[in-house]
Amino acid sequence: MIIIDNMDKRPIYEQIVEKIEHLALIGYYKSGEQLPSVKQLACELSLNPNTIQRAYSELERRGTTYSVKGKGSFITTEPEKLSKRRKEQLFEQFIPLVKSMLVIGISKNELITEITKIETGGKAI
Amino acid sequence: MIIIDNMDKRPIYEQIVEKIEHLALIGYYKSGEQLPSVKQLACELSLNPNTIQRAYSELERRGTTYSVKGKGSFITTEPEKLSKRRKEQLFEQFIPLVKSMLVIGISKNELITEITKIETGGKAI
Amino acid sequence: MIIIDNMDKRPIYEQIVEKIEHLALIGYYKSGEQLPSVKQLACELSLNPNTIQRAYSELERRGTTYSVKGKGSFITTEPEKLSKRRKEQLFEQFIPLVKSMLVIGISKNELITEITKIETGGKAI
Amino acid sequence: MIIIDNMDKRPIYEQIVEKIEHLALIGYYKSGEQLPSVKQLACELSLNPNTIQRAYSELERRGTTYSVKGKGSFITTEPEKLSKRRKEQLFEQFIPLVKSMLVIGISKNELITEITKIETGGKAI
DNA sequence: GTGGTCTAGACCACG
DNA sequence: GTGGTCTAGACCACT
Repeated sequence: MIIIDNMDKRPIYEQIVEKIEHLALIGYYKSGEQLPSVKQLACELSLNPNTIQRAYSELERRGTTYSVKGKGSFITTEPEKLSKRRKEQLFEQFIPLVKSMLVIGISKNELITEITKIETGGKAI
Repeated sequence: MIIIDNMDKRPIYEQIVEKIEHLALIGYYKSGEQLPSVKQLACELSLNPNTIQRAYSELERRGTTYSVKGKGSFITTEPEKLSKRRKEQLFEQFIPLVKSMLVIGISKNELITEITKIETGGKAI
Repeated sequence: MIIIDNMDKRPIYEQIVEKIEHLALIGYYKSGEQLPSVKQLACELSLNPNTIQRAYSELERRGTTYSVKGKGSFITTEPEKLSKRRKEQLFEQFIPLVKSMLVIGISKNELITEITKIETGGKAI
Repeated sequence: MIIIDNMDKRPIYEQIVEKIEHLALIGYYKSGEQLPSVKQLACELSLNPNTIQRAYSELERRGTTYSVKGKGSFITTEPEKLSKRRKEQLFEQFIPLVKSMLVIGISKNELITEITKIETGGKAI
């Protein structure tokens, strides 16, 4: 389920973090579910375990997962935190973006019209 | 008019590119106007001329400016291209962002309400 | 009575040691009382017997319990040692902590006020 | 100024983080001051640059420092944040510690007496 | 077996 | 020169 895009200029570990957060958010990983082990995922993706480890550390730091030494890494059991944080993140992007659009002369009406036309079919971020 | 933010994680040359494009878009730099010389701007901003040179090269590559050997760099004389490209760029960010927001359960009405509240005072991108 | 917190970053055996010491201190386990067997506790907590064994060994090493071959582990019959040692431990933490707080400008009055407000309801250590 | 204690069971990078935060807090490092480079400090402490890098990343994540690629790492220019966070950290330790002491029968008066006796001369944390 | 830390050495983008 | 990422391989504590 996790695919690394070498064309993507972001670091690999960051791609992994985002992908796993996304999988947790859409319910592919259930609350409390165990993630693949560092070594296993490193093997699957042909990456160094350190790279996976870094991604997992970041996920834990963000509260997306928690890890237990000797047992493994698990999706947090407080999933409402995940979606709340995600929502804030998106608004943090949304508001300055809209401001930029207004500044260069795109009207609020034009934006609202655009929104009403959007269907959730295509590519999201 | 150009202020470098050291806290900004983006490279300095990229900040300069964006700032100059912005200044061109809002009409601070007129079509055909000459930019400050590499040396002068480097001096003003206390930066290495290499950094400015890189920004200017990038601006030329993007078509925002053109350079004349021995004379300097000038804002393009086809400014409508600038705003058209910028507008496209912003919509390319806007649409997938809105899709993401809809996917995680933010309603279109909530977005529209948010837009109507936005004033162009604060930080844009 | 013993609950393992997987979110707690400390090793499980250490959590068990601390919990049993606490239970002995507050009198839940009486002096000389037998602890549950390794197997039984491992079963109750769904843990590996090795983990329990390690906790019991540590408790014996600390003098909190003593073990009799073939019979089991028992709370020490010199309980006054327990509370004395615990008290010393806590003061060893308390005094440098207070010093740190004073150093960064928290006043003694502020600390005393804080103490008078504390109820023993919430989370202790 | 930074000394690694190999007896300390905490990871090296964490010792470095704490030491630098402390040095920033007591004013040894001024606001905006540049830290030694990753490689230089690694050399001075006879450690691998990765270990220092990890410490520096953590410091930046905590807001104690900010880093500029190609330039170096610098103490944050908003130092009031540092002491505010430090104060919170200390109270987070203080309150459960006091609760533990009350639980095992140490009285509030005894604690208050102890506090009034404390001078900031000795070892803090 | 698990996660976590560390070393050694490499490459990159940036200034 | 700087910080940042990545690989390779090692050791440790814990389960």
